Amino acid sequence: MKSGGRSKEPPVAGEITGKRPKRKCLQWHPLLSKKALDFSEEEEEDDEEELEKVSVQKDEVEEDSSEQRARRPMNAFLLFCKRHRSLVRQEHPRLDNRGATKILADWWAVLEPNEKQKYTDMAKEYKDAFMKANPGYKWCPTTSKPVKSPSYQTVGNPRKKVWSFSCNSPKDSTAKKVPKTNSLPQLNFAMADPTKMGGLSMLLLAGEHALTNREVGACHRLGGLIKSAFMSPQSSLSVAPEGKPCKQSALFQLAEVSRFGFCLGFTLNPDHYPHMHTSPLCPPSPTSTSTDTTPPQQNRHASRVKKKSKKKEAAESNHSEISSSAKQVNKKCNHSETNMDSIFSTIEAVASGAWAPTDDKNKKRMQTCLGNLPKKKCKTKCNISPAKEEERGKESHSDPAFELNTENRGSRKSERSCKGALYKTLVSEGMLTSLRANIDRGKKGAFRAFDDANWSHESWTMSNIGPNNPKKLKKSKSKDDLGKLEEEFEKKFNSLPQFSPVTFDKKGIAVSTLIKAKPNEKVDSRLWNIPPSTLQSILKNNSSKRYLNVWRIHEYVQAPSSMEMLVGSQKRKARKTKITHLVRTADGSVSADKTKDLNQEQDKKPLPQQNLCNEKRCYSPRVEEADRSTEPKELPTFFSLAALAEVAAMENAHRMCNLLILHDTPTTHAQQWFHFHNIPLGFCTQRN
DNA sequence: AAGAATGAAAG
DNA sequence: CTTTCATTCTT
Repeated sequence: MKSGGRSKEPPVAGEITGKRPKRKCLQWHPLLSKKALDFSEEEEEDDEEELEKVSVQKDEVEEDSSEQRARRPMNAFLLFCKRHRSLVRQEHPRLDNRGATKILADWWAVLEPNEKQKYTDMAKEYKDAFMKANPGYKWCPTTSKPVKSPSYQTVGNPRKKVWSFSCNSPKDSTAKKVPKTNSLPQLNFAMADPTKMGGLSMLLLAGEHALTNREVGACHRLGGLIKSAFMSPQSSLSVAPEGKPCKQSALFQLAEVSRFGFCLGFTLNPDHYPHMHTSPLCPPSPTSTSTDTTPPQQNRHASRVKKKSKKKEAAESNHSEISSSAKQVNKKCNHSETNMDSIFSTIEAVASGAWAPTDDKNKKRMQTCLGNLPKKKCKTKCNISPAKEEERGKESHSDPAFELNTENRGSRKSERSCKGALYKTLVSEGMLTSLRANIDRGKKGAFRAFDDANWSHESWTMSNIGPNNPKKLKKSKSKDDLGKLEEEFEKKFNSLPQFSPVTFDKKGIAVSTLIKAKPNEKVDSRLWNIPPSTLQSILKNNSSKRYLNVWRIHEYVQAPSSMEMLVGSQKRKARKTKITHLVRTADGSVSADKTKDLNQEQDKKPLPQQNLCNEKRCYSPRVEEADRSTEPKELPTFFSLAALAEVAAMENAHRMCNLLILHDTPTTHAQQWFHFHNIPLGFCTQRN
């Protein structure tokens, strides 16, 4: 069904539409512009030359779209996100990623310029380095490229996804000069030819050897692979046998690969190595499932041409739970990997600090977990029969037994969730920063657990080459340099300040005043009484910041009813600079440190008004729902609706009051609100 | 593949 | 002004 592909347009039309061809982009890495970062390099000269040459050419060649394009450098905010997302997720385990992003945005918004400085600086540096490495780089590739190389149009055949890990970096466009443009030095893993994979496959196979403990062993292998990639002479393996060596590129690829968990399919599925030549990540299955299952890593590297029609956004406003659940039922089970699942559970256990590999008891526990896994949706065998697969697909995903550490990590039931966990905890930066966060904050010995497992150590040092591991990377000189570069970069990134959530809570409250909008701004007072849903639709068609401000107040003041309206997209509708985020304050109080306490308090005595501004409602209605289901906070039955409404009104008034009080001069909006609700402004002064 | 955010760059 | 696309990863 997904065979439609990458674009909403029919495949045929796809090529003719003026749309920019989908491009494969690889994350640009400062490694690729060592010069720019003024790191020392000696024997890299040629590479450098090559580099410049190529980048120049790149413009002219301009190339078939199959050519990968360097990805944009991250801006300050993105760096910030990258650095803090794990923190957010840690604080709000049940929050989905979007919610996390929102929070991150809020955090970012309250940071002061000087606090952002490090990030903006690095972003700039990052960008400068990038531009140096990619002179003439265009943010938006020229749209005038009618030429569509079929090579990247793998759409028609999802099964053979092309992992075009060519000598990717833009500079590698030298590869184009090589006769075989079409058979570019790309690594097509789907059709991987061991001979072509050369050293890489050797590497992978090398990692295969024999570690008895499968889970830990797999981890070892991963680490070992990465390590050997940097240490062994083989690591200079060239992906493009004939073309330019691209040694660096190969290394880079491997780094990328390991970084994004690309290799996991191999390393964690030794059982399927035999099939590697056909489909390393997922042995072909007779069912359709194998055709469109896409490893997350693939997603990462897949080009992201996002044709987003904004029109669509209106239509999509309500994602019905029904359809989503239906989707879940229909969801095909990935050829997931047993070992992977084992890792998942291990991760879960470790993340909760409950597992220490040396502890027999915990080993047992892990085994238990593993024993349970087969029943869950998450675990699927690669070689599982189609029938079973289907059966599994229908399986309820709400098996409580599977929820390993719901409290700590949120409910991870679905396979996808597991993969998400894998991302977060295992491969991606998320894990590293998360662990780091744990260290920084002196929290539970998650890291120690990982370290004991002797896994994270390797992967950690992989991206974070610690000074304590001098021996690493000693092999080849270039590798050494690369290691240094990597180290430098990682260091830089990791040295970016990581703000504690508490910081933002305080800040948030400090600025939890409401609007920056001009005091004299006119607002149609009728808006105040418009049902949120209506207002929402109005706002959707009106990007005026004025309305947005109204919206914000609505959202804040009318918390109880705002839940349903939060369903829709809350995409930015006005310049963020014009809006001060309304930060959660459970009761509108100004106290800074109360945030945490309030939550606890809430648990103790769930008074109605305390539900009015549940922290979570600000971010995700879904979450809210989840909370309700797990811990139903039922209202006392003796509260009539009228009484509740009254309470709510007063609550709102109080909160509105706070807002007024926090301002030297009451905002027009607030005044209007009071006026509309026939509440004398004196109410505030009295109260104070 | 959409989406949640900010921001740089380009159309 | 509007679009695109960098980040993450869940749905």
